Amino acid sequence: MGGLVDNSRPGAVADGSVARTISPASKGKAPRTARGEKTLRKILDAALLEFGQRGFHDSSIVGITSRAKVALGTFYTYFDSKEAVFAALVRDMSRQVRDHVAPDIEGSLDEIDRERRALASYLRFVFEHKEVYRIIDEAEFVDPAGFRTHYETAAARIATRLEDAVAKGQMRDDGPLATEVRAWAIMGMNVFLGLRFGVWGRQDAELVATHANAMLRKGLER
Amino acid sequence: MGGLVDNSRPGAVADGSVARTISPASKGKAPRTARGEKTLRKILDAALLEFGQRGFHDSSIVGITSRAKVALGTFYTYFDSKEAVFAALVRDMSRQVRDHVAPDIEGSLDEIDRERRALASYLRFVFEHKEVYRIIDEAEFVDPAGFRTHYETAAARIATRLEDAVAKGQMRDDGPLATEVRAWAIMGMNVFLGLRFGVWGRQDAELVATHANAMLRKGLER
DNA sequence: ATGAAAGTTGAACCGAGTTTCAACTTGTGA
DNA sequence: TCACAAGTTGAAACTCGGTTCAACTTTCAT
Repeated sequence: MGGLVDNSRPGAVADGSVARTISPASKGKAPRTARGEKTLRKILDAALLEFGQRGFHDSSIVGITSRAKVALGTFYTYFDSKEAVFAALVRDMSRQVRDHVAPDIEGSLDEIDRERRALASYLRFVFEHKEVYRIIDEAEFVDPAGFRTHYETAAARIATRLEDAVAKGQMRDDGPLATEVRAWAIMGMNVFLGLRFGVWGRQDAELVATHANAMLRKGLER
Repeated sequence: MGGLVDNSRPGAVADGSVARTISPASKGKAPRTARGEKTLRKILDAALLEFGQRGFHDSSIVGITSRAKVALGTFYTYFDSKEAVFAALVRDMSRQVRDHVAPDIEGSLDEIDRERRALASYLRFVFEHKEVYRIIDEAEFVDPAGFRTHYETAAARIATRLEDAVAKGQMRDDGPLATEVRAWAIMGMNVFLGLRFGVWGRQDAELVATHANAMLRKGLER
């Protein structure tokens, strides 16, 4: 799918003067030493595995902390709850998908071809990170706000690319509603192709993306 | 909210000889009297509301039985577990979506127009039954087999229609993989347009379906 | 009318998993 | 070196909701 979240993150300021660093941890629970930083990372990595394999409901804090090889109580040094660590993960995964796709769509032949590349890149990512797919999907129920943000920003990115295509005279312009419909349609297409050919089965990403893109470009009519 | 769940199953053969009654209840827990039938219906209707509003995790058996105005223990007369009633609901919802769309796509202008009607019908359904959308989505985690069956059969139906279109010379034929890619792409498109314009916001179903279908038919290229 | 089968009831049982907390260890700046 | 802050530990408290079950009521075929 398209790149995601264009959040030019306001936290990553060099001097760290004002900006609240958007830490993966819960509010007021950011680590203050290198040791803490390392422990937090261990917990996040473990949580990704745990949630990805067992789903939110069947996952447990014990499952996370034992994978991370830290004590149960340590978890609460960095997160307020099971939901909180899940939400942190969603933000993180959302960014990862975007960061994976972004470089792969540079230097495309034209704007529609850009969508082909985005899809192929997304399919490869999904195949290698099925857990990520699962976590973002499950966010619909565990972290609805994060879920919505993820997809709305993803759709917005696609819409921007479509507007580019119109501006360059490569795409028909049928008004703003058409653009939004197209963006969501493309996103849904990508997600489901990811499910079918990335999570459940496997097919050459280029091939699938090429077929899908041909449909997008020329339509189905003979 | 009666009526959403229709238990009048074919297969409820009087002599019960062979026919496996595809009952909404768990194995060996089908009601045997009119009273039981009625109670089961109340529980299913209540479960739809409960799960639809609160999601699987936050729903409780007590929540279901109190909505249904039956005692807690009665639930276990018809279902083995919380998961079992959810799975029953998924099967039921899956059938409802199909039954809602089917009559609406009769007598379409051509095969591609059929897809436009299917989408419009689906969008109307989602808008009126957001709970259903939610339950099917959540099935990915609660009842993975039911989830997969739902989408695989839906994709198969679309693929069949596409093959029809090819047979009638209304669509380009690019081989079986292309057909499957197209089917899943169309399905994903529909689902996400349902999320965006049915669950989260509202837009005229015909308008959205028309935009999406134009893209499908002619492609994006100018 | 009658008894067996079907259905209903809800208190109590029970396990599982989240969260707390006070003692303990490690790291660091003065 | 010392003292204080940061981080770690895991047993135990606590909560909550799924599931069981034996007594009770209703239905229905004979």
